[in-house]
Amino acid sequence: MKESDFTEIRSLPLFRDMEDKNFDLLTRGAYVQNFPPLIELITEGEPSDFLHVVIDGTVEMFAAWNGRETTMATVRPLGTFILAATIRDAPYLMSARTLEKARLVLLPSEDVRNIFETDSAFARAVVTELAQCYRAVIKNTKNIKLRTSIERLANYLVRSQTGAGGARSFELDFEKRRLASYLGMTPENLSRAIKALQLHGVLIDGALVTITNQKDLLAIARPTPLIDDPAH
Amino acid sequence: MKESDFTEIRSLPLFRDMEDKNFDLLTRGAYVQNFPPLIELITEGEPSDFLHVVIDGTVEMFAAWNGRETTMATVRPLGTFILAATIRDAPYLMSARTLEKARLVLLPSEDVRNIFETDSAFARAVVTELAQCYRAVIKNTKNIKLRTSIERLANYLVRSQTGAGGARSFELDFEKRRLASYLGMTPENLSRAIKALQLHGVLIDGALVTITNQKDLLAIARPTPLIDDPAH
DNA sequence: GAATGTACTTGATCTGGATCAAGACCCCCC
DNA sequence: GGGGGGTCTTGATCCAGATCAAGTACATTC
Repeated sequence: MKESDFTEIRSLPLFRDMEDKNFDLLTRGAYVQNFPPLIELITEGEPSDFLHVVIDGTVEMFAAWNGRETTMATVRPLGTFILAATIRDAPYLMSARTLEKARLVLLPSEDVRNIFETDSAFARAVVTELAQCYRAVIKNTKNIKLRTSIERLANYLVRSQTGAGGARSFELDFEKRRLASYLGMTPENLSRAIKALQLHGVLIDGALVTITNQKDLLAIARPTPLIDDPAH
Repeated sequence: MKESDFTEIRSLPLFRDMEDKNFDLLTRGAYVQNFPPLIELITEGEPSDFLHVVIDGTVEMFAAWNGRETTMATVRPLGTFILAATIRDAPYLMSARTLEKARLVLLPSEDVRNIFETDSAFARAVVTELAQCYRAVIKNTKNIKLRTSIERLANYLVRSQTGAGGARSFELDFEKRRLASYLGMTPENLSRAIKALQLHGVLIDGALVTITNQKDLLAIARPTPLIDDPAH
């Protein structure tokens, strides 16, 4: 592992507070790998051999059933997956594929579990992370069950804008068809929803989003921290 | 707290392994309360003052936005809510109401957090529980995004049958309108879905479910442990 | 610069599920 | 036994979103 990767990972909340010797132990068994785009990294149902850390690039988490497929989440640097499966020593519930060239660190699940048992600072960090993930999925469920597709898109844009520092213009950070799947709609309907939002203060040209009327957008989005604030 | 409540709670995986003195500490500050039906116990957005344990009765977890409401989960004895909010000291993401007369134990969140910091056996139990909850919500998301309402009902019935020990006949354990909300559909459409399943090996009369043709039901449900097995 | 491929958009149509409106059933109470 | 208040069911209609079928835009390659 490169020294810079090493320090980057160490700075993550999940690994920040663990003992040095345990971090050494963890990284000693680790693999760093570069992947081309559209490689399936893990497949749902498989045993969870590694905790994955994304150092560079974008990874899509997705799930399939009976010939249908849906995007569950997108992981960017420095994010991890899949912690819950690793801790429980249970099969993955989602598959993961690279969307662009990506660089990952793979930490053997067994090492993670062993250190989790002995390093209480790490155990606490795991809890914090899991609680956060859990709450994120709950928010996602509320988003899907309580909102129409246009409302979901409107709120996604509000959140993106916040993430982009509140700028009036910003870029969509992934393909529209994946965004559509993530928002639980078809690409066709995403196109239509985008058009519909022109009447509500949003102009989207290619990947460029411009908020022309913040108030109108908020009026239709009605964001709430109980669904839309990731830190909440 | 009654002695029997005390031992029941102690036997929960979450509290089973913690130190005696910490369990005493936790229960010393606890309240035991009986509630009538349809009382709102907690409201989403409020700070998480207590970790709740259901000793008796049924509690519905639900969420609302913009005038709409949906059932998120049902908690029965001996189940707990809401652990993640308690641990993160964050606001509740869901509301809870009693469906029948219910008996709850309320453990002050601050005590839970304090003991969590010092009792590593408890911390590990919290992680296991959280990981399990997290995976349950992921399964739920897959269920909603990947299945039609009839498929969701069919799988719910398969799971219920398993829960009822595999009997050919069993009772639905809650009201149809709540089941409908939980499954993400309206009561009217649940009725129609029930009728539609008559062609696929299921007869439902009132709350009594009879599986007339297991094979037909499974053919339409196509259950997978990656969505339908709670222990997986 | 033409050809090809891919994402995206647009329009037409279809369908799952929601909504609206009654009616059936059921339980509890007087 | 006869209300009265629920839940549940049924039918008619409506609507959001999916699907199907072309098209456009734009990039890549030869």
